Amino acid sequence: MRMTIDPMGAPPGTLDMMILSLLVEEPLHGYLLARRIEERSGGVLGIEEGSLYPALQRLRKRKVVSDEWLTQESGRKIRVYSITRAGRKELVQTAGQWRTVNAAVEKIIQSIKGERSVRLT
Amino acid sequence: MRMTIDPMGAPPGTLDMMILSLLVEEPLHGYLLARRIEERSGGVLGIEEGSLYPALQRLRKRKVVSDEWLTQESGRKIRVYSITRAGRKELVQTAGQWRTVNAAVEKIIQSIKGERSVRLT
DNA sequence: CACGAAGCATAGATAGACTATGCGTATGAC
DNA sequence: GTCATACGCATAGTCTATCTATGCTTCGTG
Repeated sequence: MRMTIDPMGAPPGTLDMMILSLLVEEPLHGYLLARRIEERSGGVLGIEEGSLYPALQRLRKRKVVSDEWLTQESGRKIRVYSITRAGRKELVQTAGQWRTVNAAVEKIIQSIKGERSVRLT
Repeated sequence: MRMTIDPMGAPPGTLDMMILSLLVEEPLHGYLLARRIEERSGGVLGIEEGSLYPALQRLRKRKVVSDEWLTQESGRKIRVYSITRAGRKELVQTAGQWRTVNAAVEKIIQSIKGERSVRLT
C-alpha cells in the first residue's frame, strides 16, 4: 500500500514532525528529505513536493529549523536544513501528542480487525 | 492531555472511522456518539458538535450509515444512526489504512522518546 | 543533444475539523 | 416559578495542511 499522507493518511502536522525527526540525525535538503521519508517508511509514505516545500517554509518561519544554501561538488546549489534547539523541543512535544492521540483512537477502533501493524515497546 | 482531533490530532477521516466503529456495536444518536468517543478514549479525545454533525451528514450521503428519527420516552426526538453493510466494508478498509500509515510514521519518528503509548496485539 | 533525475518553488483547489451561533426541550435545584 | 444545566440537532464561516499542477534550472548519461 502506497499513499500520500493526506487522504486518510496522517494528521496535519505529521509531515512537520517527520521532517524534524529526520533532521535530528543530520542536516538534509528538501529533495533528500522526501527520499528518506519514502525509504524509512518502507515505501508506504510518499511526500509531494507541493507539500514538502511549503512545510519547510513553515518550519523556517517558526524557527524550528535553520537553513543554509550550499553548493555541492557538482556545482549545484542546495538548501540544507538543520533542526534548532526550539525544533528539538517542539519535536518531543508533538511526538508525545501524536502517540497519545493514536493510542486514544486505537482504543476506539480496537475491535476492528485488519492488518495488524503497530507494535511498539 | 485533552485535545480535539484536528490540531495535531488525528488525520482527516479519523472521525468518520471512529463513528463507524462505535456503530458496529449498536445504533447511536449524535450526542451519545460524542460522549462515547470521549469516554472510550479515556477522556483524551473531545469531538466538537461542529465536527460531529457534518461528519454524520457525510456518512449518510456516502450511504455508510442509515438514520432514523426516534422519540424517546421523555418525548424528545433523536436521530439514531446505524452502520450499513457498505459501512462495515469501508471501516475495515480505512482502519487497515490508518494502521499502516501509523506504523510507517512511527518508523520514522521511532528514535524520539516521549511518553510510550501504543501497544497492540 | 536529448532526456530523465535532481532540486527549488508557488498558485490554486480541496476538504475535514474548528469556532461561533442558533434553536428548542427536559430536569433538578433553589 | 424560574434558572441553570444537560440534552440534542444543525449550519455558516474560518482555518490550514495537503494535494494537484505547473514552471524553471542544472546535472549526468547515452
